[in-house]
Amino acid sequence: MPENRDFVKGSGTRDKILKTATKLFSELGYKGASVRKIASEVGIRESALYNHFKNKEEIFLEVAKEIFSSPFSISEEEIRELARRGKPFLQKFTMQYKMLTFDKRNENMFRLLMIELLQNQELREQFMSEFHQKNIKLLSEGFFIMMQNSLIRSADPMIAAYEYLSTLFYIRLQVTLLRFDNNSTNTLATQFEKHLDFFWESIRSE
Amino acid sequence: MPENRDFVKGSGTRDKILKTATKLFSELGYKGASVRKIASEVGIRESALYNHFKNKEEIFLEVAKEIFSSPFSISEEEIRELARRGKPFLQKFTMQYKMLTFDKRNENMFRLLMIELLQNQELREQFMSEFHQKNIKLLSEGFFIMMQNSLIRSADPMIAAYEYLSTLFYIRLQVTLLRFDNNSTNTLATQFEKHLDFFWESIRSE
DNA sequence: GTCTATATTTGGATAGAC
DNA sequence: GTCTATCCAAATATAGAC
Repeated sequence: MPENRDFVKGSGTRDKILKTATKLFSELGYKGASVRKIASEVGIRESALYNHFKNKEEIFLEVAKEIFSSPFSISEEEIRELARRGKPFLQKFTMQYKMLTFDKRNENMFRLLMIELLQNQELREQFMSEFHQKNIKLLSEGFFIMMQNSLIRSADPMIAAYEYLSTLFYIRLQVTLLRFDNNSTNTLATQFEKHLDFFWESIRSE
Repeated sequence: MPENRDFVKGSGTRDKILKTATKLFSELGYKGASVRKIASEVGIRESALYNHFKNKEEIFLEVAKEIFSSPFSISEEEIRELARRGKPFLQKFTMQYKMLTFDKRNENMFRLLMIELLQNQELREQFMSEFHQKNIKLLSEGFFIMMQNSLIRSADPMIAAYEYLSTLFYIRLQVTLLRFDNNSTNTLATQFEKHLDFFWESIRSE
């Protein structure tokens, strides 16, 4: 069996530290998640923790790496194929986004992102490039193809992408906030589908 | 002259503390903005600060109060009047939102909101009710009237409101992030107008 | 209302025994 | 690799003089 780089499934102390740190950082933020709390929850002393990481910052950076490592599994090929059919492209994108939103692991990462977004410049830059621009690019390509095939009305593909993405993000944020307080997300459960339908109705050709 | 409840313009030490605390909380977060830093920047000792506030939490809550106290200045009357004319309603709403986004004081408050959103349950609840639901209600009313007057296509007014608001929020977030790093917001400067136009084109009757 | 001085806690990090 | 013991800095908060 090849070595497992995904620390979630790891069993060593180092992996345990990263797993615990992820949880605590995403609940308490960088400052709130003290080395003491992390070590305690892992079940070791702070000094033992320093055998695995140089300092707290190194733990955080290792954890933060994971935030943007869950890209969509859509190939260029698939984009073109789906976009030529119109709505199925948006459907695929939306459902993948919904899955990420409700996935426990990604939920923690998104929390961490939101908590540290205004405290960490590198995170902001990565948010802009990995979260925003990457998705805008992907969506734009899809919309562009749809326009070429006259499936949707003529418009700036980038604007359409921006409009579509922004609502997905807002839903995700709301879901994250509600789940943080263990509130029901019933009213938001179908919001992704409503968004998809409303938007498609807004942009499809007559 | 009547007493001034708005601590921004106040001149007493208490007001100075609140003003400084607002700035530091919105830049460093709750934990990062220590009582020491606040007192130091105000120009007094920590102990002197405790003559004005019971503790740090009390300062924060006083500051946080302001976050949601900048509602739109649109009366019920005006909503109906503008909505009957269609696009002007959205125009008015959008421009007010844009003004808040670029207003220095509100920018700080929005930063603070984003920083502490996942650290403070009360803030989350207020965000949902004061930020989200209030705007959804206002926009829904407008869309409902437009539909009654056949200015826009038939749809769920709440969904339309959700779609419209979410993009405004996303633009605001991006602007806030860019300005935090002193990056140019040139590309986003016209995003509000683009959103308005795209959306109106999406929903207006043929 | 502000100061100095101080109590107390928490947090990051290291030394050295096992 | 983990432990105990310890150091040091920073943070919240209070007491009492002026």
